[in-house]
Amino acid sequence: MNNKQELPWDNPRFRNWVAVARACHVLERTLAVKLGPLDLKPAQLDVLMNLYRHPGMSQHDLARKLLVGRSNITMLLPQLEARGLLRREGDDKDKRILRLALTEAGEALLMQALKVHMALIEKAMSQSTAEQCDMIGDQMRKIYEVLKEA
Amino acid sequence: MNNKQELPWDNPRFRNWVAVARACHVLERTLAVKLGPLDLKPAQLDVLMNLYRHPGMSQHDLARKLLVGRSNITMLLPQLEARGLLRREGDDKDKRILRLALTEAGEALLMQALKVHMALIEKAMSQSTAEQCDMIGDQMRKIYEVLKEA
DNA sequence: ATCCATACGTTCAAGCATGAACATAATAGT
DNA sequence: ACTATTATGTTCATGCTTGAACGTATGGAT
Repeated sequence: MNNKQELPWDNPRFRNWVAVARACHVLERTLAVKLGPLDLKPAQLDVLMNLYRHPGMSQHDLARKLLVGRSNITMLLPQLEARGLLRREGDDKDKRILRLALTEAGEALLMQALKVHMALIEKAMSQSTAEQCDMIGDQMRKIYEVLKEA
Repeated sequence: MNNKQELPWDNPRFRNWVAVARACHVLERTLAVKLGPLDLKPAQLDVLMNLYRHPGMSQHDLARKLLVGRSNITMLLPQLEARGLLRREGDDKDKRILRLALTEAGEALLMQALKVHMALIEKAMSQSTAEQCDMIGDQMRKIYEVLKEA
């Protein structure tokens, strides 16, 4: 059974990545629960966050930012628009494009949701030093770059 | 606008966690694509991996390991069982429990899938030193512990 | 022995995400 | 000007995940 040494569980990179995936998974689930009172899903919060930072972006841009299909955005936005959280306005120059922006209500709800999100992340990451935290962020950004075009 | 300083994007922990989530997301999506030829989804691979390491575990145990609902397991297993990848046998002592184990075919397919998974993780983590990688794993395990019971 | 509480697995309806196929608008090549 | 290609957004069928409600089995209390 010498191929046991080849098994992923003996490989530090594998074991450590599994830990990353598990941590992500629980944080996402926990966030979903804590956002319940605001009637917001994590995916919807991601939308609001991106529109806050990049007002006027198109649905296509938003989909790429969120690493999600365009059709997903199409399914997601009408709910938020109906709740008066965002606006969709056609571009003057290019009639294919819908430009997105938060409303006042959307911004207000976002601020509430961010408190929840922020508190959760603080709780999770409070055990790491600032240096460790930054190093983790740096490595993860590298991973993203490596896999993005793969 | 002095509340700008309170915004999460100025907080290193927040920004770095976003990077973690994004890296997780792309790796998961990439894995799904690369597993396509084997006709396996990431969730199914997780099942096979856990059964390999913990043969004889119950569906309830499996659900807890995978951080998913019990009903999810119920929906997931029949497909794999029909493909002859695993067995479900009732426990002798406790007739409520179904004990799970991989078949030969299941183990063989798992080994193929692990090659794919392992290659992807190697590619992603190859830019980190062993020390960085271990540190990341340690921090993530802490996060999991903190959030598990929350 | 009987009843009550708990645990394991299943069923079902609902909500999300996906990818292919489509419709429309813009752009480039001729 | 005309056609072909590309880009943006939508529709639709499919599959995955969830949570609540259910049925059955176990164990403990009286």
